[in-house]
Amino acid sequence: MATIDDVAKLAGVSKGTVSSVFSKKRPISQLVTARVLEAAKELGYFPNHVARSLAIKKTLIAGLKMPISTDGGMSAFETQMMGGVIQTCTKHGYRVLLDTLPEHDDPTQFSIDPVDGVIMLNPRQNDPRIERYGQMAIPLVLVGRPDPMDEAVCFVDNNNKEVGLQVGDYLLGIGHRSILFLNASSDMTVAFDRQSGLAQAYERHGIPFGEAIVLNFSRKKHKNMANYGYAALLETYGKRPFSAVIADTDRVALGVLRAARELGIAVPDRLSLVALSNDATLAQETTPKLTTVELSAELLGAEAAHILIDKMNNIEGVHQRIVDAKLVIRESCKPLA
Amino acid sequence: MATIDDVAKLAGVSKGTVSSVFSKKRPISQLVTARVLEAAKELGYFPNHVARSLAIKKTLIAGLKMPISTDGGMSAFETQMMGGVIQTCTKHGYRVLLDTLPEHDDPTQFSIDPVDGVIMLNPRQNDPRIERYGQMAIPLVLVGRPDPMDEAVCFVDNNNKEVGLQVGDYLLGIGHRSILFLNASSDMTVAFDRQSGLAQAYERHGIPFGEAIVLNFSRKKHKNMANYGYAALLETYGKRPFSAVIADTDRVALGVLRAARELGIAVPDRLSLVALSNDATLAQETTPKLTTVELSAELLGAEAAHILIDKMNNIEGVHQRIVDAKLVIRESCKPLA
DNA sequence: CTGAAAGCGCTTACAG
DNA sequence: CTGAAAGCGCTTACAG
Repeated sequence: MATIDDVAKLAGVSKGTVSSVFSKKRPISQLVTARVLEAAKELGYFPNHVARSLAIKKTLIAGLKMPISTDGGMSAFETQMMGGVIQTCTKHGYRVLLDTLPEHDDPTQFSIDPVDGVIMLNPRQNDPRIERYGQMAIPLVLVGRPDPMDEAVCFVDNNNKEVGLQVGDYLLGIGHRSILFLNASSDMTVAFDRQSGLAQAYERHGIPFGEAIVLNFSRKKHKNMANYGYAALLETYGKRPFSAVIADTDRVALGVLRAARELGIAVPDRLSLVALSNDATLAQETTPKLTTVELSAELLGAEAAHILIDKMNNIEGVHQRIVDAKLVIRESCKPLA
Repeated sequence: MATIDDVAKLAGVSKGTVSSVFSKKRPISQLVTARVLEAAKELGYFPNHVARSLAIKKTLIAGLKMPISTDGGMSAFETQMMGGVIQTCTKHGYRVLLDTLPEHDDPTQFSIDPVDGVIMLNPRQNDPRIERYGQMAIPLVLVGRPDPMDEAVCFVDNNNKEVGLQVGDYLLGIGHRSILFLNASSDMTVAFDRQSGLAQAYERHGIPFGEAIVLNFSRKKHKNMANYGYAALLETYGKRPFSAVIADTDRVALGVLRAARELGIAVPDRLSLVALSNDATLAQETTPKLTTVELSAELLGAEAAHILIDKMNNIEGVHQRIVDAKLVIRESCKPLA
């Protein structure tokens, strides 16, 4: 590959001048510009991003850390939130470097990534990476709250407790008492927050939370989300009473729907169903259409990117953001007679 | 941030030695290693990826160019194929830098990305980028065949003509004559290839291809894939006769299914449906379960990554790969009485 | 408007 | 096993 030196030589100018022609950081005369551009074209020269990054100490790349399981799948939530990140970064001139867990734990292997900042999805409990980015002085924004909560770190999250409360309030309000809650994996803050919201709804309605049945997704037990919903309904139905189901995602709801059809349970006539959803278009293609909670994954990603971009440019401001999820009532719930 | 110089000074060694401790490229005594590591820890030193990349002329990053529309959505196919790329790259020590179209067309703005190679999804007709990567001497692998076909470029693709042929053969073989083909957008090579395969099936069965009705997805007309299927069925049914539908993706099939329910058309009794699918789990959650074509998007991505990794390491070998799609028969088709 | 030179933080022959 | 020095390909004050 031709370098800036080659071009400078061929055009008969200094490399500072060539640099300026491409970066436009200082004015270069038309004549010289033309000569440089021609030389560049002749040599097939393109500026080297890496060298430039080293010199200016910026890469214009944002890192995105996803907890992608080795089996490769990515949920609709992850996909959409990634879409939000990419779109916002692109709009502001940043690229996105994707990374998946787990990082090796050999401290010798760490290096400062070629990024100006990092967005990290679903931090673990006491995630050591949070502190490490601090040490490296790399701006960090979480998607999902830190656990334990730490006001000093930037993050975006849904109001998950509110989600649990709202859905519970809705179902209890139309007469249900016994609800099967197919919750997320128990080690996630979302699962904890939503369950405590649901408990609060029960309390508010003066019903013991013991009336609810809470299950958790487990990667070991369930081969995928739809399967989780399907199996959970088959295993629980008849053994314990419930008249409504809250499904963690719409894939889970799809499984519930299929199991209900096989069991001959009409939804919503004999069983109400709400999905803490992540795929608005999918929810409208089922029969009945699903009552869901709009999590706004894409917005979450976009907000995270905005905050990160501010931080990378040393712009002060609010560096935390709760995106309100809201209940979208469609056809899958009915008052309990 | 501390640099290698700081560490060298504090540990009382040369920076070459510090470098070797971290890279392990030449042996360093235990004693010195310990001293260096301690100094590094004290200073909070982490090697700088960018500087290293410049020195070794490698970034260990693969670029992934996705044609993501500005409205942000990513199809299941794209998601899965991305998953395949990421997984394979990660396994081989590469990171993935994501990029979306369109690139600006100001030649002054191009720079050599900080990548060792590029995977590009859905190249356009006569895509100028193909040549440009050639100039830059950056290894390139396409997902989707080049248009026009060019044996010199590396790519992975489904055997799309075969897909059309196989599905057509299946439907015509069980007695259908008139098929509604809800094809992809007309400017895509997949759409062209699949349609010509379907035409060949008609020919093979001695039925004029005019009996088929071919529609194309259009970003302007349809707000999403499910909507395309839904609207297409509503608009076409009754006006022109057909007893089977081939839907471009399972989202399209979902829309068809919903429209059929609304029209009171039983699937598969009165209408057969096959999806050129991209989401195997989804297809199993509908009623009836969808007969689909397994495109193996993830495998396609993984294969592209493998080829790219070979090229980046100058390994000779086959640099083209057709991934066979195969028909998975479930419950959504029935012989025409 | 342009040039000469130092610097960004690493790696790697070369020498010992 | 370790050091001194040149080099990777840019940018950027400083000087004119």
